[in-house]
Amino acid sequence: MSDNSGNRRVRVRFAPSPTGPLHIGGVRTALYNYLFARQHGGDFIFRIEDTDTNRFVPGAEEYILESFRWLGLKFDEGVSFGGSYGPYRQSERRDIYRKHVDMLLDAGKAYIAFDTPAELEAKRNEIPNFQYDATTRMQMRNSLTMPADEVRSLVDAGEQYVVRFMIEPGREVVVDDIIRGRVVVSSSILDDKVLFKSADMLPTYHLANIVDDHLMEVTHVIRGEEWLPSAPLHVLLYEAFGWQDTMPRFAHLPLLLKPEGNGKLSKRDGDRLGFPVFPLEWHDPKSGEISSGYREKDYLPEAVLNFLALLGWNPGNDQEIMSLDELVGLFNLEKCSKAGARFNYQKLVWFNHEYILRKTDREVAELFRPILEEKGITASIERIETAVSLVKSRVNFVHELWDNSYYLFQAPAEYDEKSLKKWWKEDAPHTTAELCDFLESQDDFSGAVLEPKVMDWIASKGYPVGKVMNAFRVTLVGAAMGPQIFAITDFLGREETLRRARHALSVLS
RNA sequence: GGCGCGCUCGUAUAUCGGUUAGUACUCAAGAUUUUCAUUCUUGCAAGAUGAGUUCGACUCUCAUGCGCGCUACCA
Repeated sequence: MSDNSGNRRVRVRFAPSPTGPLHIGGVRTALYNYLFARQHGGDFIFRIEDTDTNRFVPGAEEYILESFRWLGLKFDEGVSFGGSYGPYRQSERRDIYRKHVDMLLDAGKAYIAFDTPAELEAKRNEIPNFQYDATTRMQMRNSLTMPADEVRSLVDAGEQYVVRFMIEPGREVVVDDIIRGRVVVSSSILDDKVLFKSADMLPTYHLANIVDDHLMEVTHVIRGEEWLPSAPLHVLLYEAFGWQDTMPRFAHLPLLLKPEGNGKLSKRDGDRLGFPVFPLEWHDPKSGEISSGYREKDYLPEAVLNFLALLGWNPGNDQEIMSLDELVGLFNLEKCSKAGARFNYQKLVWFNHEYILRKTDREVAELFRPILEEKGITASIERIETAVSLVKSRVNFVHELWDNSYYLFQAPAEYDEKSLKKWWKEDAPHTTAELCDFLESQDDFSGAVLEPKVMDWIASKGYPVGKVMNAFRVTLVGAAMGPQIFAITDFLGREETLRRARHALSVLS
């Protein structure tokens, strides 16, 4: 009874407006829809809601598509994917909307209104809290107050008008939300929403949304909380069309909030605190402004997805690292939280670190290779793999591998002053020179072989291990950093190790 | 202003009437280490407030406060 779609194939949609780059909150909404669809073996539809011609931004649609390709979220049907419920772009569905608007008009559930924006503006100034509804509609210029033939002649003459939904006051409208439970609103506080504009012969969101969801047999509407206030209107629309039996179930997701301070997450927060709020870098075609994206900032898509999944939902236990497939299995709309979630990007950085650790050295090496090439370094994938294995636990991002391993690929051009001050003093040059002579006598530089030999040698000399080794490290690395020293000599090999040590000796002595 | 939604450590959250209120991130301290990091251990830190229901409330109800959202011929 509460789930009137129980027998139908689950179908959900993500339906953005192509008004700019996809916001990270939109990504989360899409993710939840995706998880829900996959879990129920249903369909995930991509619809474009471009009914506002004024806000249309060229390139936005392709940007959104590319974002999902990067994230690995696949649609089953929709714009660019095909399907038998198309077209999936609302601007291509004019006839469908016109037909449905007429249905409401004929049934007396909607009416034509000629009030101009200027007239409405004047009305709002004149009457505080003016609302176009049952209490005011009879004072306005519409088909309710004007003779039918006058309405017809005005329309025929090309006079601009809108079609408004006639809300019957005094009703308790119930929205049965999966996350929030029963939300009841009085229809008296709703206004006669504009459903259709003659100016561009396009519907507004509300009408297009209901008609499309119905025609596309959408079973669950999973969307942001900002839509909750208009959900009663949508319920009323389903009723007006006589579609209440197949009305989708609603689930209104909590909003994504700023990391600090009040309000919902905005692009500004990202700029201010240094993290992107868009999946991909966005070049605004109008202003030329460039906004950073997660992909370009070197975040792994699986880390972004995992982090987003946990913003407003959790599996009910302490598990945090979950693959997309695991999420599909565990996800549950009923377990979504109701309160807005602050966007804690520090945790996202941690997720990125964890995902790098969980990838094989080979996989990370493949990601690191282009960065090395950019630095003018060519090395075999096996070499890179080894380097990665040595330092990957230190980084949060793939690009940080460079700062932590450049010395493996090129001899130090300079020596860190602090490290020098601490380790290159007194007899450091002397012991290092001696160590070089000893190494000269060694053929096998594999770490496992060389280490005990060097340690024995140091012991036989009676030198303090730390002093000798750290001075040696500085000659190889250029600073007091990096992994275990014999892992480094192993990587560098006999020749390169000795060359670096000798060079440092000549430069620093 | 109206309507709606929300409120557990700084953050994300667990708890579905009975717990020393758990976990993770962040931060701090200690241990480990021939460097830097990693790692490990420990620590800091929470039920907005006030009533009510109940043997018992973080959990249910109401009020207050605060926050957020919506209130367009935008979505």
